[in-house]
Amino acid sequence: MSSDEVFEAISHPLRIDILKTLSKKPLGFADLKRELRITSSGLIDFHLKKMAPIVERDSDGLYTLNQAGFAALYAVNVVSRKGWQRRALFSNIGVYVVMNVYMWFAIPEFFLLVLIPTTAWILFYAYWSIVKRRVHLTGRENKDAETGDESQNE
Amino acid sequence: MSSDEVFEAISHPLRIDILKTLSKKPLGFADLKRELRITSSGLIDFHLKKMAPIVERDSDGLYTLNQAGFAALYAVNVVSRKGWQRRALFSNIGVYVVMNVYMWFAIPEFFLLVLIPTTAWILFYAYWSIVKRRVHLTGRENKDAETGDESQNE
DNA sequence: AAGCGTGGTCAAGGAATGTTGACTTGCTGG
DNA sequence: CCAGCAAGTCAACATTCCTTGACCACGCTT
Repeated sequence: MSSDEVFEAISHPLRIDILKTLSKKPLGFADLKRELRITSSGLIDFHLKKMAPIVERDSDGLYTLNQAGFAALYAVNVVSRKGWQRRALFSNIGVYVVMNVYMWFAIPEFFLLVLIPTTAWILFYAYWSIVKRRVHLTGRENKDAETGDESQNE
Repeated sequence: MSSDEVFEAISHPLRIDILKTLSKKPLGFADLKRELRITSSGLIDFHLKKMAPIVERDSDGLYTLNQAGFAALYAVNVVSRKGWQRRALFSNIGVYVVMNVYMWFAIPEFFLLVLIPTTAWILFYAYWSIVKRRVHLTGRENKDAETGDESQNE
């Protein structure tokens, strides 16, 4: 399974629609047509065959995403906006602050015992996120990203 | 900037090579040809034009990735293997264990004051990772992933 | 001045993609 | 038994993709 096969499988607007639709629940052929408001059977057939690397049939014969399919869905969300990485960093910082404030009021004499390791962790995590994963803190690079698509997979 | 444009820009093996090469450093036309061991100028020209949504020229006229380009690179790594998500979860669990063992030996009488909030956090993080982000703990789904490609962007 | 490297553009042609619409097969209710 | 729906398959055709190879303009060097 090489990367370009997976991206080929989602490099068409209709195929991204199919990906998102199947990520909600497995569907049969006619249900998929109805859901996407498409009349041509051949069209669905063609694109489903193109998506072979990421779509399988389940035990009921319904079309469903395989692991690579969910990775692809995930990739679509990554490209749409890298928001959750930023949220993960912020939630880590939030936990760090709450934890240390909590310790300060609960047992101030041992405050440093918590502050030092948590600070080390948060510095490492911020370095990893910002430098290695190129997470931008402002989110301005996502200004023109797609909207109205709060996927459950993020 | 829609998702399928970005995926179209990386749905060919050579374009993924270009993406990875330009992620290391911006390059000129001839340098890019040399780096990829390609003799045909037209071929590079064709694929660079295909990659227009994710490739720009910098102030020196060199080809370089824009934000969408780095998101695409990131997506390539996501599809190749979702490993870092698992490592992030494991590193959080590691910090949780070390932190609590440390507290147990440092100030056992206040052990619970740390155990309770950190446990709440780790349970939330595990739920979020496993259920919402479909991270698999075993890593077996990556057995046939691409190898020999330790990107700096992971 | 002739040759070479850089940084491309462009046309041609075969291969692959995208779409339509006709056709098939199997099942089910009336 | 036959109409109608589900679940596709397939041929045909226009369009797009991919690759090759020829060509061009500019600057530098010998």
